Amino acid sequence: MRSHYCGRLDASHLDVPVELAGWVHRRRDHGGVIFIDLRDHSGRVQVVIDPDDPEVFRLAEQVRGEYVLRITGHVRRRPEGTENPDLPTGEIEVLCAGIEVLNRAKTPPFQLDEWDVGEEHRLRYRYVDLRRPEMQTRLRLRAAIVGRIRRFLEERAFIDVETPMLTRATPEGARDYLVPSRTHPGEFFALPQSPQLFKQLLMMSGIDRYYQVVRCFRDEDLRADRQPEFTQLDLELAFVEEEDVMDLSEEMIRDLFTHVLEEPLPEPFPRMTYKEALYRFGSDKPDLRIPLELVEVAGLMTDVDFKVFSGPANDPDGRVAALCLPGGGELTRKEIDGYTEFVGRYGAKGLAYIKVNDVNAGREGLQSPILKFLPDDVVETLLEHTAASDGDLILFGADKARVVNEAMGALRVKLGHDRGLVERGWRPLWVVDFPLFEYDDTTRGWHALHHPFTAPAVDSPDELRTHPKQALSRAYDMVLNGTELGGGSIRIHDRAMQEAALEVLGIDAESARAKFGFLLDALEYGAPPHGGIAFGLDRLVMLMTGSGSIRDVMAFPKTQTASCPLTDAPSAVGEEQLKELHIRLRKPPGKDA
RNA sequence: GGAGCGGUAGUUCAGCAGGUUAGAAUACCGGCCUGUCACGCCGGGGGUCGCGGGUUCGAGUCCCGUCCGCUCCGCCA
Repeated sequence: MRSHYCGRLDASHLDVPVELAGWVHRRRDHGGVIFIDLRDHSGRVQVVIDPDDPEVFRLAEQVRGEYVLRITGHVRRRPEGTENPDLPTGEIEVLCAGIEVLNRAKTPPFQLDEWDVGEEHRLRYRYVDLRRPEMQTRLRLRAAIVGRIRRFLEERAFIDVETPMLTRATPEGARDYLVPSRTHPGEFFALPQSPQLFKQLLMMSGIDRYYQVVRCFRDEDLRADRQPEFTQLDLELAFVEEEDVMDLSEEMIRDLFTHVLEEPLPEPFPRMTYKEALYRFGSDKPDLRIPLELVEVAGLMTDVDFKVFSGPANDPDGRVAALCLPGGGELTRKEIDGYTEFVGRYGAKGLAYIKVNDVNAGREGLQSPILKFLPDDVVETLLEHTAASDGDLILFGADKARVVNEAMGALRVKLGHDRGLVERGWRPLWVVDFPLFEYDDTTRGWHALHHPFTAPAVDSPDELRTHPKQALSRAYDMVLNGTELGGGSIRIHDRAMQEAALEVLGIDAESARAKFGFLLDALEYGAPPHGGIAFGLDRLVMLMTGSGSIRDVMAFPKTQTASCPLTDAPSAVGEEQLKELHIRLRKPPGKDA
């Protein structure tokens, strides 16, 4: 009989002859008996070598490290008193009748059941690391997720269309990975940052429901949730509006959680405007599991004799926000200093606070270095608005609204985790009504919050040109537990509007034609209204597997400097290869090249 | 580009205040044990203390530089 997967063996297989193939997890000798824990992709089972079978016994004695074996034998119940209830196969064992050594193996570079192995080491021997059950589970869940998504979409008439990996460089947005071309001296392809323009062209091609599970590339610095190449689930639909895309995406994600994790998600997902999200949570991807909210107190501070507060309170671009931390009164001075340093990373110049000892005792019940600046009525209203009670700590951020939002928003999340306030469960939401453009002080120009092809919620190109600041976009982000899972929009399908959008972004007609001429042309040949969304598949899998890092849900990820310890990529290339590509290096490569 | 933490045995780590021969656990190798499963007991091998320079009679330890890894800021339309 053909092999059973170890983990699926159980007492129902008693006396069944089996053939197993897998790795030796551990060999133990005890007395005359040899035990081999054999592991394959679905579990472990203990194989017993009977000393009365000298030929098999001799083979078993030679087994070392992670040998790869094929074992024949039959399943039997363990002798009384030797069961191991901690193992799924603890009731049974396989009595070995034959061992075939499929391959010898060195001692593994690290113990597979040891958790805290250095990550670089794991990546260097990734093929060994991936044998660990935790990694197996993640990769398998990832595959199940993709499978479920494909099925969901295909049942709804979506078709999978591949788009080029070698495409045009786009100077906007992230840095491109460039690919030189042998046949075009001095010219470069770029790897796609996203298939955005191609999928829009497909809408004009009569592919009215497109999807793709597609690799995207961005040459930017890495984070725990960011890799230079990552996978997007990309969707686009023709003849749709916001509701259509949002309803469908929502249903898809719900379907996924229901069938893969057996966890229900709310129906429908709550929606929140960008403005409200920033106002209440200081973030456009609020983690709703954390029961803390920012409270706007600028109105109270306009006349206080404390410039740190009154300045921003009177600045139209300023913000003064309070965050009441229940039970935060017990924080030590050192801890508060730690949080002050934390908000400093986001540009906040300080972190004012008030300890609320006795909320009914007025000023006497409070403790704070800034108390002396605040008149009684302000203090009273403040306590009211923050709903502070005894033992709480009220923290303040006062600066430009952008700084306050970033600092206090991040602080809210950090406090939520540090203080164990994060509620269990899944809290998805849609964030909508984003501004179309954002003013960039350094470049002194507008840039697209989403991307330049997002439809504005305005009626005419002229309106867009004259009031770029007011324009909202027809974009929507799906947020889950503080992570942006996906974002999309209704796109511009009118050439004049597209030109106006590019114009606001400072791309004049000539360069618009040079960079996006093909899109502008296409818009003139019957572009239907269309829109879509793209999900970060890796982040989705990260959340669903509870992984702390995107690297844990990718088989072969890169390190923080975007290199691969396994293959040692990237690497220098020979002079011949460079010459063919018409490339001369500015500096000669170092001696390790 | 910037900030923080780390780099010592195959692995995970300890290492005082600068002072003989750098330790532990685990893994590995040998022996013992007739039911182990974090087995147990006895024994053994194993180190470029990331790299380079400096201070010092003497550096794993202090200083400077550098490389690598991780977290974060900037960046990620």
